[in-house]
Amino acid sequence: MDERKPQTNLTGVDTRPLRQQIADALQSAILGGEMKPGEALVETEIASRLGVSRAPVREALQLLANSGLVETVPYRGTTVRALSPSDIEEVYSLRTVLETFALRRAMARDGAALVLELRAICDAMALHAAAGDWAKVSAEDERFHHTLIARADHRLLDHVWSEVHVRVRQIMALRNLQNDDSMTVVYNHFPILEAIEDGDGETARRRLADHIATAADLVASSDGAAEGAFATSDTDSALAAGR
Amino acid sequence: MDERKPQTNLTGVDTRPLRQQIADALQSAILGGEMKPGEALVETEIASRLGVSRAPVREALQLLANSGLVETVPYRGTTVRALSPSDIEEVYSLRTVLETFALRRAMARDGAALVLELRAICDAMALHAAAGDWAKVSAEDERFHHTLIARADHRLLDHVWSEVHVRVRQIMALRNLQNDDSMTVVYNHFPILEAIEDGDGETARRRLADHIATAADLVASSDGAAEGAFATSDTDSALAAGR
DNA sequence: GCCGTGTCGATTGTCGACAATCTGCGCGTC
DNA sequence: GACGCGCAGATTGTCGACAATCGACACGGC
Repeated sequence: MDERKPQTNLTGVDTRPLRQQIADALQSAILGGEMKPGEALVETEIASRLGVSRAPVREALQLLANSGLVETVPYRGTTVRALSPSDIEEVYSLRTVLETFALRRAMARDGAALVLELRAICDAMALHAAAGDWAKVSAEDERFHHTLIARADHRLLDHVWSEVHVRVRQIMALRNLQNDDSMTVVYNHFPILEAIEDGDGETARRRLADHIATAADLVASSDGAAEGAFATSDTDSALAAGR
Repeated sequence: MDERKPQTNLTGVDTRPLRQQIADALQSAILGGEMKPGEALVETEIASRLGVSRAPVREALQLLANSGLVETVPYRGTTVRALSPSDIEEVYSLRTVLETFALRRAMARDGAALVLELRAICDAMALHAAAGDWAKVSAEDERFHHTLIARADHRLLDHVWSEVHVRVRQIMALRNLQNDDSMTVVYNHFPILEAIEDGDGETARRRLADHIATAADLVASSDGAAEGAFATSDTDSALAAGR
């Protein structure tokens, strides 16, 4: 979201507050599939494992709770939020609403600039897809959608969308999609771009909505397994032991 | 949001975590206009004034920061968030998007039930308007819009809308509207309701959007004065009385 | 056997104290 | 006089310890 770029080559220690670093670490652990839904996040354990006190851990957990990744109940603890089918439906339906709104607004503001950016992203995406580099394809896909939001020039929308997008990433982390499925999604971007270039907002929004719906269907029909393998206790004392 | 009802007459002490009580107190102080935008919220001061430690105060401030009421910058402190004209535009435009989405969804789910609830609210609103009780009118207005959201049966939407709605309340707290202006807004609800009853979603959504736009225009053109008077430290324990 | 009570272990909630960081001001140097 | 330096003061960030709460289990009375 807001990263400060190093001016020279020496990276400098992160001067960011501990809560932020902890929150990032926990978030990537959850999004990376290292923690399964329902798993307990015990403050003392995280603190001692990271070599810090409980205070910043608590604040980090509160951050994650606000973005909906974990759930905290007073005096009972915080757990990784589980995803019900209705959760998935909610995330994708709201995402559709937000992104079509952003698209309408971005086109109204500066359609040409939007097209320029999206074109570059789509080209890069096609390139990486041809090379079979799905990680980079995914990254470009994310950039595509974030560009829509950013170009809407709407800070509040950006904030809300980020929250929803975290949930999208959580969902994708729990589902293992087939690459050839993703392929069809990738090529959905071009028709959207063409409609934008034609200035046909109505069509562009409809195609965008279909695109997101397709992704949602793909996710819904994929197996939500992703269990085992690299789930809980890898080496010695994973956070998980407890449950 | 989630209140537990007492079973007998004895009210029972607040067993809610302190952070929640503190956050509520601060929020109503901000929304009540007792703290002006830009004003600093000093942790030690709040803590000593409320007779608690800094820890729960910090967590309460973090809660408020997430809802966008205050802004925290590391090592610099937290201040009441100021409202720029673009902020107002953003809040109302996003609110329009969310509520029209909710309306579409609520009608699709159970239009009859929606009509029933909204009808009762509108009637009550008209009654209070006739009696000149603007506080109750405002409360019914809020219920009207929240009913739209609740009937959409979409928890994530509810969560996001709540965040936006807090901002709406902050905006309204800073602007002193004329009652006769509000009057026109009040009667805007009926055409919306009628369109819903007719099952004409398209018209209902358009009227809802217009209704919100009207409210936004009213706010934008009103004077953003509301300054001074009882801004910072009036007597001694203003915050303390909170709850 | 069932219900209410007491106790225990685990975890979170809260506290007071210390450390790190930012801002503003005064001082000396050029 | 302008610039850089360093020193305070204020405020937030972090820490370790203590208190409060919850769930589960065992115990005793009926």
